Amino acid sequence: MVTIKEIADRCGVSPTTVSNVINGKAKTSRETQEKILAAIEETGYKPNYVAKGLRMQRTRIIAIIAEDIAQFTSPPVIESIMEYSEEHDYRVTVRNLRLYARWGDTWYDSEEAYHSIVDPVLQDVLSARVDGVIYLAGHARIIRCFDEMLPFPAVMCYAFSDSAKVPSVVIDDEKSACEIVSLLLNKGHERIGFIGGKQENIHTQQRLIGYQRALFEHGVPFDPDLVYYGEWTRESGWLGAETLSARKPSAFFAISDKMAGGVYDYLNSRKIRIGREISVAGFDDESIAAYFNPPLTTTALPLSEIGQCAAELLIDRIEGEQEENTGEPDVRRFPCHLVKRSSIG
Amino acid sequence: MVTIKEIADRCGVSPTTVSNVINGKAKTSRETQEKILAAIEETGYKPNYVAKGLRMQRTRIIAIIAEDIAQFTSPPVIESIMEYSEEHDYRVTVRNLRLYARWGDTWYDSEEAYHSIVDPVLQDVLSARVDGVIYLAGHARIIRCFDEMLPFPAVMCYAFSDSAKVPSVVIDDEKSACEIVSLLLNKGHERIGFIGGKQENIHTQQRLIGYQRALFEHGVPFDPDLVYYGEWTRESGWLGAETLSARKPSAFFAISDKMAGGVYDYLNSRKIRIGREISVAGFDDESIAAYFNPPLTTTALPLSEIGQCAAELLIDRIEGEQEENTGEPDVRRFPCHLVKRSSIG
DNA sequence: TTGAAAGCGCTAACAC
DNA sequence: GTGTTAGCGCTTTCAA
Repeated sequence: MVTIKEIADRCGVSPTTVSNVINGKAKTSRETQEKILAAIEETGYKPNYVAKGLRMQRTRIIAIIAEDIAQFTSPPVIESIMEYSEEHDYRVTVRNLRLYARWGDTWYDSEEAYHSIVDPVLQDVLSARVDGVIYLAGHARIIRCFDEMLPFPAVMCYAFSDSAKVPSVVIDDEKSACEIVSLLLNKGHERIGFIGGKQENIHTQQRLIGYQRALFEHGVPFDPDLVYYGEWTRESGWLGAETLSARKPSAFFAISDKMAGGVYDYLNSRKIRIGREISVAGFDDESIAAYFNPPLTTTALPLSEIGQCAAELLIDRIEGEQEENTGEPDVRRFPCHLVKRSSIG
Repeated sequence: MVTIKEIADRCGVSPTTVSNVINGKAKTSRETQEKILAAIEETGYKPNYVAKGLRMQRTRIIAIIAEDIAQFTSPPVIESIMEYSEEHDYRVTVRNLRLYARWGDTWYDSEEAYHSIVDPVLQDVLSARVDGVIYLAGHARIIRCFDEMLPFPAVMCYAFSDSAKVPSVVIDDEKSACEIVSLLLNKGHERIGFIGGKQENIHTQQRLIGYQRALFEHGVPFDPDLVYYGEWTRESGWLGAETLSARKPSAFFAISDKMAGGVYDYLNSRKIRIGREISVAGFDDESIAAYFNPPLTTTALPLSEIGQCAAELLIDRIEGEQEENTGEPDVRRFPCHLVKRSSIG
């Protein structure tokens, strides 16, 4: 590949001058400038980012460490991080931990197993001398994976960091749940079955609080027997609907669209007409939701907002437009967007 | 960050020796070895890939240039490329052209607009001195985007390259369509409506050939009036079903699950019971398919096989285990996997 | 078994 | 305006 030196020789100038015109640094006479540009064009010279990176001690590369890019939430966040980064002339490298593919939903039990996967990847991005890292979690929780003296800025995406130095960008579960439950309440539903994930899951907890707040704001008493804790699956949605049916709800709020799918399955098996005899609301606005019959009312995760915000926070920090944060961790919450379809009557 | 030189000083040896023990090159006495390893441990030394890349003229980075990572086909392919690459100690960097986000389905009309997006990205991966590139297309067609004298190996994924130097890895549309149509025929369906994309689309053409071959093999005459060309959308599926209904088909083969969704919409609106009065088959096995009511029989895209094959071909070429190909372009085809659900009766 | 020296391609400091 | 020099952190001769 052709180098700056060859261009210099070809034009009878020094490498410095070539470097200067490429980067628009020092002023150069019009004619040398044109000569150099012409030579670059002719030879097909491409600057070598590797050499540049070594010299400048700055690669303009951002690493995304994703817990699992196969999670439906990951690609939109990644896409939006890339978009923002490219606009600001950063490149993105992605590492995939494949945590769910490896261990399903149970892996976060073992700190040791977790670190056996994360740590080498962290070493690796350290070695790649990236300018910053965005950790993209698969679901909300407190994650401690960054060394206290990380040599570059980091941002936690879709989960909470344990350090004041690392800001977190998450969805506003409580507000979003409150909003969709309010929709149900406004339609006259007072007995709303809540179908959640595991009780210790942060999304479940926050959405339940949102649910309770909506009830409270509408003056409807909270009935704990209308709450079902299960798994994050379609099957669990069925079980939840079946279990709560004893309590005669007029609507279900399943906190994921997949679980709502299970609610549909149960209701269909009982020939109960959804959107007429009973209402159902989901959460996530996965692609499946629009294809349910009837289409599912749900709330869309603010995935691109999260990605954009994370990229922005990171690049601000990289470029030093950020004073050191010593107080509380910085947490940015983004609300979901209600998507009204016909599953609520 | 600590460097090899610091380790060397600390241990009273030369940088060469440190480099040797790190990379297991020349033999080193047991004690210097241990001393060095200890120093590395203590100081938290991380090799600098940037410097290494400059010196070795080899970055061990693979670039994926994706036409749109928001296409549902992209993430699984990327995931599998990453998995294979990491196993072979390559890192991957992803560029996203966002072609669909920018221009919907119409962008491939304009070579000029297309190149205004691809070319800078290609320049960029050239500058990054990656060891190889995988181009990940959004849909099958012949793509000419690589310069004839690309300085590194390349592989075309999910589309066809125009060069004998660049192998292509694609799905076997014909075989997969033939298989699913045969399933329909074996269930006794002889009048099968074919709902395709645009007539000039390669997937449409190949799947239609597969459809025709299945008919032929079952001795059923081909009726061109049972073929509908439309768009790659849910709405188009509805239109196709409506149009073809005049010809009294007993089954529909929609060549995407989204279009099958539109077929469902039409049939539901007419109160025609799917899986009983009429059968429907899709294509892709998107996540939506399992949530249709009744669940959709379809065929799963071999996305991880494609990714793995592409990565393998690329790394083989990078490591020079590949003689120069001068004859026909190398095309690898992977068949889909039938997923039987209850939409066929 | 170990070390000295050179150089990958670039930019920054400084001199002219 | 332009050139000289040094050096980013590493590996690779080649010599000891």
